[in-house]
Amino acid sequence: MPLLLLKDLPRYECLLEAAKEFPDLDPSACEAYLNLLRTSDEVHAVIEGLLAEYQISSGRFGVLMLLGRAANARACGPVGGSTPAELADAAGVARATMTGLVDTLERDGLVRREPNLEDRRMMSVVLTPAGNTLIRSMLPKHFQLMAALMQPLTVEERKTLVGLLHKVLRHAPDCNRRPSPSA
Amino acid sequence: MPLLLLKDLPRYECLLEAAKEFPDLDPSACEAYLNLLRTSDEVHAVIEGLLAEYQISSGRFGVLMLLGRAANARACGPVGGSTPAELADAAGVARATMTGLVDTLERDGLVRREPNLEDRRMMSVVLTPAGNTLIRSMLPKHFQLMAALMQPLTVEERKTLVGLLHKVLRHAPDCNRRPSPSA
DNA sequence: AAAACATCATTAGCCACCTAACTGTCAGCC
DNA sequence: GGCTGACAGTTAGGTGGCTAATGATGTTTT
Repeated sequence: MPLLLLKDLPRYECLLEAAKEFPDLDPSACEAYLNLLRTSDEVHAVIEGLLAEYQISSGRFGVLMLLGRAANARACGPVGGSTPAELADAAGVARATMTGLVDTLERDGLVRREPNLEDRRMMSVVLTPAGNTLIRSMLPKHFQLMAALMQPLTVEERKTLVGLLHKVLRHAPDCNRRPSPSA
Repeated sequence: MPLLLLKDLPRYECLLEAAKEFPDLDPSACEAYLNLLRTSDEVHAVIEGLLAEYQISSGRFGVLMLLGRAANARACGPVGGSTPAELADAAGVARATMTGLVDTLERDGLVRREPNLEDRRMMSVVLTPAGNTLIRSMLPKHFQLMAALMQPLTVEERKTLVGLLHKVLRHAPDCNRRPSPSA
């Protein structure tokens, strides 16, 4: 699912050239930014290729994963599934989006909505046996693909990468400052 | 534009735990994979926040950037703009998608379609003055935001990051092998 | 020259994402 | 008891992706 980023990244010398015209352009920052988005886009596309073999989009896969995790976590009692609101929060999408995803998953028989008897505003979403079977059959290939994608990096390099990414991730929200939040 | 990835990444110990159940799960690969997608998602969201102030989606911005670049490159002669096919290729989207993007950009007066006199199948897409003004006014803030996003990394760290990402990027296409390409 | 093929742009229909508005339910308060 | 507000989930409408099919135009082959 392309972010519509430039597919061919500019060479560093071009960035240096462009920096002459745009004093705000920081070549090393720009290069890191472009490579980050480009690489993750490519990785994402590879994963989607695998999921597509199972007729599953990345969004639907995320929901199934969350439900599978919840199914593991219960173990003890007959805890119902997760609510659409919980799923939406965990996945970082709007509730209306989750409604649509659950709609199609339910249509395909992979999940089921169950009313909550205590609070009639709430629903529980649970994996059906078919959904559970599907996700269990996908996981091994999914993990293999992750491993293959990261194979060019040593374990040490992966740690370095995670550390660098984490610095950026933690700091990103600070860049959201609106120009004039009246404060 | 969320990829519907889990918003809260699992802790490393959880990955180790899960690896007991799924022998294919490589914890360090999984961690790197999740952090890569999560971070780029966050960075992308920050950038979209800026673009939204200009009523521009990430897709539309990409098109305007490509056209702006083309406008710079001509310089010498009255070279027409780019064709929709070139734009789609450069942006990595389907041609139909580019048709839709150009539609809305043209509707908003930011680009213009011009017929190609030599080959009547082809169109040229060019920035209008309004489009050019818009993109020129956005670029400085866009560059500032890139710099802010990468501010937590030193120049040295950025080089390291780019190097690691590049290894993954180059290798990613090899992971696309379909199970049985009959070869 | 005519027919077959390739290519460009568009259209139509699907999915996933968003925000905003709506419906039904719960909980508190008069 | 009956308001009022908060909250869960859905619905409605818009945007941007995709694929597949179409129509118009070039190109190649016969």
